[in-house]
Amino acid sequence: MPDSRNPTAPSRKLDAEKTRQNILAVARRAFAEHGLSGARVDAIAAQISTTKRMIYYYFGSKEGLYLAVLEQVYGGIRGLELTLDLDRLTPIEALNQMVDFTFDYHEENPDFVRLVSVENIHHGVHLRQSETLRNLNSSVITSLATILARGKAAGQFHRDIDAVDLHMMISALCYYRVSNRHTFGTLFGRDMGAPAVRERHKAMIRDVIAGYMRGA
Amino acid sequence: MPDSRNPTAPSRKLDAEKTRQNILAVARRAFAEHGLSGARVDAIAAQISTTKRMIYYYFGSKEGLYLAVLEQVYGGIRGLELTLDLDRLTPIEALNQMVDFTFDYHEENPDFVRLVSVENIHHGVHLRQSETLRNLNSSVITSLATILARGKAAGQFHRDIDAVDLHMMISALCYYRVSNRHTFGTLFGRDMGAPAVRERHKAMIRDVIAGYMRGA
Amino acid sequence: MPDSRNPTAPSRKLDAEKTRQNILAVARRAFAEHGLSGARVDAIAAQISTTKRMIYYYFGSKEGLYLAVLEQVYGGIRGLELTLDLDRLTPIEALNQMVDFTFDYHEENPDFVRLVSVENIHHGVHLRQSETLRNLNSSVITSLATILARGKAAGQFHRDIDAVDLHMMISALCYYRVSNRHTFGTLFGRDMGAPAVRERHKAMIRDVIAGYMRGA
Amino acid sequence: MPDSRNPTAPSRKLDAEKTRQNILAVARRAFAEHGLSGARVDAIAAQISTTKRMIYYYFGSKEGLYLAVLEQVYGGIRGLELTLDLDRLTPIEALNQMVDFTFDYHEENPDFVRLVSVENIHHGVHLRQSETLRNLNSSVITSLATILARGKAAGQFHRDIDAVDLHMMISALCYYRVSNRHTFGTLFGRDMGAPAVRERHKAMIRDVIAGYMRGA
DNA sequence: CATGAATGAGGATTCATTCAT
DNA sequence: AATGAATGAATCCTCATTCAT
Repeated sequence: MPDSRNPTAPSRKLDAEKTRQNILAVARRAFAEHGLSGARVDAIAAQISTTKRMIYYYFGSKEGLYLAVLEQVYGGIRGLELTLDLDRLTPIEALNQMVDFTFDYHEENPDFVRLVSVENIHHGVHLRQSETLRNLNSSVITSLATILARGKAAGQFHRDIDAVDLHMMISALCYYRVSNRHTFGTLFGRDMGAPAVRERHKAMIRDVIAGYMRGA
Repeated sequence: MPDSRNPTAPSRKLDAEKTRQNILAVARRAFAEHGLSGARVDAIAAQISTTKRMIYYYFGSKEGLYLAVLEQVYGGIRGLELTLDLDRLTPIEALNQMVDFTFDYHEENPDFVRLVSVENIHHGVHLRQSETLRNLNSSVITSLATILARGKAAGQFHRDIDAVDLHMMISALCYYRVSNRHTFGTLFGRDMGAPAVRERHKAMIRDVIAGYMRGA
Repeated sequence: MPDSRNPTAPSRKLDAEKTRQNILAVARRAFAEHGLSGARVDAIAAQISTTKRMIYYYFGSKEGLYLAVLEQVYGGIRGLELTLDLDRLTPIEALNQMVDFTFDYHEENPDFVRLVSVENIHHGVHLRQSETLRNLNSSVITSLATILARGKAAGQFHRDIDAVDLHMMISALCYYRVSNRHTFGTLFGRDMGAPAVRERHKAMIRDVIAGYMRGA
Repeated sequence: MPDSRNPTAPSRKLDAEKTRQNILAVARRAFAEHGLSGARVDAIAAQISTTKRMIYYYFGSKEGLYLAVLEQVYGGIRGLELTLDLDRLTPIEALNQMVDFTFDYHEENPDFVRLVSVENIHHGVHLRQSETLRNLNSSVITSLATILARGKAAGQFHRDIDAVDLHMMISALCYYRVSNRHTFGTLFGRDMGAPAVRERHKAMIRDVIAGYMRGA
């Protein structure tokens, strides 16, 4: 007996996934823009094609939705990190590449930066809550560790620095420009988004890091 | 709204100012902890000696209170910056001192860091709104410019770097460790608050900056 | 906000409309009784079967509710005006009928009168705000214009008066007795609600208007 | 022993009265503009030279202030009515004069009209509350009664109408144009304040009333 | 007479969420 | 799997008024 009631059964699943992704995309913007408390479920609902009820259907709660957004954005950068192919480069080149990648990623994904800031305002409780995120051991550290080892072996790097500490410094320099763009920009009258500034900063950070590793 | 035209009326005045400061201190904690949207006026009121009504009497609105907090914390760091006496030190020593000061200030004032993050989530609109804050041209830049000039003249610094850019790098390195303590700490299993880590980072940042200025 | 696109969903719909009407009826009384500022949303809520939240669900704000009330009461009188069948009467009879209708309507709907007074205290801003109300070109004017033309043609009316001006006079005489009942009644010791007074006034107004049209 | 502490003692009283009048004038505007519930004590205070406390000092409460305003405005029209000298005119002329005076007073004192509307929204409770106002037996009635008697005796008036009823009609016609200016003006696209309209209405009302008294 | 500081009580409104179908 | 209607519980804010001097 053919199920004539539901001729679109196969596409159902696809639609469902599409709906989920649609909600997620809108929510990402909303949480990045207004924070967890500042974002409004109603406002998110108003921007999606289906109804508000779907948010609860798919994500259970506002917090559940926020968590899903967090998992998505952290997954995004991790995915990209995996595509880096640094082994064919010299240690210095690889390090510079790493800096460039980090710099560009932050520059191009201010919403990621904002969401990370939001999560830190919340003491990182959601990140800790999510098994997915807790297990997301960023490949960046192993990549950097490899670069460090190769550079040390080649006599090009003279610092005894931990890969995590190095990553922290690179991140800090790339993150701050974006995260604190508004306050820093206003206080010191500098347009952090201007192309000239961006390129100068990129080169500067590259030099700071490379210089440090070479030095001492 | 209270009006401070009358310089006499002694004890009253002091109580009023005390009340104001009391509210401000509680609010600073609340906004640092929960952000602007997340903080609850009622919760702030519950922690102060007078009633909630006073918040509106003194600050007009939740946003007005937040703005006053922002002015207070930015005023705080600026006040301290002015006490630095760097002219008697060599350029390198002065630079190190500057880094140490910045590092310590961020380390000891996580609420300042959190509030700045909050304000950036809000695109810095309140900072721009406040004339006091817009005019707060941090003395840090002139101090750094002086150090840079002296170092250059003495042949100790070989970089053509802008004082603002240098300040950005120092700030970035000192800020990130505190602002992103929770996500970074969780993701990379590192306790950013541990004394050993703190000291290592402090030395590291000092070296990164000094090395960069010396280098090239 | 509720949306009435779905014509099916029977019982729900009726309940929703019933709730809406219930709120509207209670609000009409409240606004007529206390004015826009004087009416209390809480007090209105206390008198309806559902909760206060519904007021905001259906009407958005206190002002939105007031506007809905205004539209309802103006719609009410307009609906009745349309039921008048004056063409079969002589011009004089039609004019008298018009006066009687206006008189009775004001007498029987003091809340309408009060709401119009309230709206005038607010400079008519809400009336102007509502497209529905702005487009409510009362049929009364065309009716009166027809009567005037017929009376003129029949040689029974000798005044060159504008239908709008005539309507204003009729309205003024019928409105004032109700709107200013309290001050006028108190100052001149007259019970404007007494049946004898009412009938005397009705006849008097009829005569004033008819006499004027005939006269000159 | 001369009281050197208070050299301005005599002017004190004058200042006090000036302050009272100042408050009263501001309050009249406020209550006329926003009604009793809509007017804000703070807003009134902000417009007067002395402090808000003075309002309570002189008038006891917001309601007390409103009552004082009411007494003042009703006293104003009463005072003017007394200056009318109608006995030297013919009955018809006197009646026309009465209409003209009433018309002009309403036209020139829209705040009086608004305050009377406000008081009626409040069911005239304050007017009844005030002994001053209860005893304010408007001389208008006796004036009209005299005119009616003279006109009747002279065979010029043929109506058996009560002076109070006649006053009501004159008032209604003059009041409504001002009180309902906004709603009527908007609904029928008529600018009630335009000089041409005003003059036409004035003549019209004169004719309506005179015609009625003559007629039958 | 005069005043700046203070306030209890209540006001409108918004929020994330769930219910009935 | 999906939805439009409904809501309890806060949330920010304002009001007329009084206190201490």
